[in-house]
Amino acid sequence: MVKITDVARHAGVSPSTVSYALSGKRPISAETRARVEASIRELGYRPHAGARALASNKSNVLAMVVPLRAGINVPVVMQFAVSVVTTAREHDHDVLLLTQEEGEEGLRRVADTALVDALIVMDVQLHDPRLPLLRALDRPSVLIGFPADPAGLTCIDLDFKAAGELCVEHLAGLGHRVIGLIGSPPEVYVRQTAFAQRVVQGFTAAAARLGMSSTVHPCEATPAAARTVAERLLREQPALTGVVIHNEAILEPLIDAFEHLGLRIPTDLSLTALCPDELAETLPVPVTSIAIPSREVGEQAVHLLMSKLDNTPVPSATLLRPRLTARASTAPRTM
Amino acid sequence: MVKITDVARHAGVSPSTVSYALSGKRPISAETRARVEASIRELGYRPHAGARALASNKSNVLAMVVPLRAGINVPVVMQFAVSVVTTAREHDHDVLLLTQEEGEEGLRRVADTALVDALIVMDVQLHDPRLPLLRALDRPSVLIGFPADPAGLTCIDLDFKAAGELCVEHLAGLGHRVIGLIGSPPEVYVRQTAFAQRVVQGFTAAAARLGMSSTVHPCEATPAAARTVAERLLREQPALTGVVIHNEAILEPLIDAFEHLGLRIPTDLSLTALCPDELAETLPVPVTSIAIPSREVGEQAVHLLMSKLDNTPVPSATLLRPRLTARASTAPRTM
DNA sequence: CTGAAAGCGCTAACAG
DNA sequence: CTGTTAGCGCTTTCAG
Repeated sequence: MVKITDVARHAGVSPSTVSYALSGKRPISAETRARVEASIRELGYRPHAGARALASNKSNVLAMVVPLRAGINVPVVMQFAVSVVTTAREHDHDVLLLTQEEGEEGLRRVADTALVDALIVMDVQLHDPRLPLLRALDRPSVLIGFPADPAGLTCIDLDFKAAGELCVEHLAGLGHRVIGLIGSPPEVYVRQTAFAQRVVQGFTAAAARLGMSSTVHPCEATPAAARTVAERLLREQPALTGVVIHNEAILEPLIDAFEHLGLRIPTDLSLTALCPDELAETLPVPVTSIAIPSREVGEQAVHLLMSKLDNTPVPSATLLRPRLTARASTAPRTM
Repeated sequence: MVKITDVARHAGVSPSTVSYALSGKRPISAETRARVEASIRELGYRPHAGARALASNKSNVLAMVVPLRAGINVPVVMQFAVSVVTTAREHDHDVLLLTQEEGEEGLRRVADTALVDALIVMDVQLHDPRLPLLRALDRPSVLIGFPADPAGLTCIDLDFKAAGELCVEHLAGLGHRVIGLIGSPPEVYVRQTAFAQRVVQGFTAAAARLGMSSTVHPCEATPAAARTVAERLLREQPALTGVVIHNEAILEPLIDAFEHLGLRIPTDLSLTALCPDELAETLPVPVTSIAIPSREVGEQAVHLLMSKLDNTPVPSATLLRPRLTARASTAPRTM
């Protein structure tokens, strides 16, 4: 194994000069730098990660905790993970993968052993048991999702309220005046993350602001519940021409249900959804949708972490602007 | 930060005794060990990962390269990754996540900087550009999948030949005598991994051995191609009652096509497939299938790596026995 | 702009 | 069964 002293000897300089040439932490004359770089290349020198971590007190490794719960969308998690790794590499960091299963002990372990410099935690719940630990840890962290009390934490997520608004605005722009929101199962509005409520807030606020008639219906993730809610919606709002769906598991059953009730999409009824693009594109009717920008979330999460490692202050909350992709399921009102 | 000397002082022993108490690499009297453990707990001592890696020349970290190519099944990759992390943790190792994108340079980097002790490489291609590097690296590695020339490497995968045989045997057991294999797109049989050919070999060999009439049809991954191949199969083998499908992308189109042609499944036609259980279960007709045992692959890959790190010799090729799950798409022959 | 040297915290001979 | 000690390879003062 070739080490820094080998390079130093070969280049006719001291080890510290090699180190500084590598880190750029102090000025090096052009010629010296050239000589050092040549020696590094010639000898194939690679600094030993452990030695570096020990001497500098930085491992240049980030921990990333991925969720395992049922109900999460695996491709979305994967996209996010890839984006984190790619962005981390651009900042000369590697990524250690932890499973949710390891829990708090896993986070504590990698932080306390100095295996990692910072942590990214996905799928944060409203009252996540890991929050006290993350607050207490001596290493910075970024959370994907917003807990009930984000004080003392750095969080990032899609702006779900704006997403609710954007769906309504899109429908309003097409001339729709009577709309409904089909939401997640009732229990989601109680526990879990706050995002479901925020969609409702945005939806309701925008509808009121735009003078639209609107209702909200939580819905279990079963085809039977989908049929029931579709029927109920039409009974309660016979003039309904627009629907926002925030329940990706029953998107297809809902489309079926509406068509069984004699409504053509988008001729009679316009549909917009909050769901992954992958899903929206492959439905029988491609659905106008807003997706969680997983790539952007991953990128920004890493940027936030890098700032924190630099001691640059960062906002406690980062809300990403929703982007709506218009597809075949929405059209101007015809009735 | 509390270090090993702090623990040693607190317990009234030498640092090496603490180290050995932790590693178990030399006998420690019960009382001493108890005292050391008490001190460790009391002080909340955590050994510094970098210092350990430097002194012991082992980082206790494995690299795992995940694929990004289009056409890979993301949930399967995720299951595999989780299984690797979980198993690695049981062996006191962590897992560093690398993307395919980093390529050979990424592998070389984490190996040469001693960031990782060993590597797991997924989605190995027939003529994978990373093979020479993996052979040359001073750290052990395990490949998921078989390249054209596995010499000097350690590989693991489902036994695809046995999987082909097992499908045929299952159909034979139900009384079917005339069967067909609908395979992957033609180009898959040329490039990529060798697994597609091996399924064909197993299928053909078993059919011959059992005195069955059989044909093989590669098929593009489009619904149109699915319809065409279904028609052709029936034209060429009017007595056909059993089909094996090795092309998960068109499983559903194929089922539709057969039913459009007037065949009820499984009454008129029995279907078995090689595909993820997740998919087999959610098709309109749940399909009897053999899945890649991602969990087992991950586990075994880590076990192989641990053996290699221990200098225990391991087989160069590990083929996992296929397990067939019978579902609604296969039934005894009725005609 | 460059060098010398003191650690970083731990492991593993070596010595008893 | 336990202690002493010499590094592991690098970064970073301190000195010039």
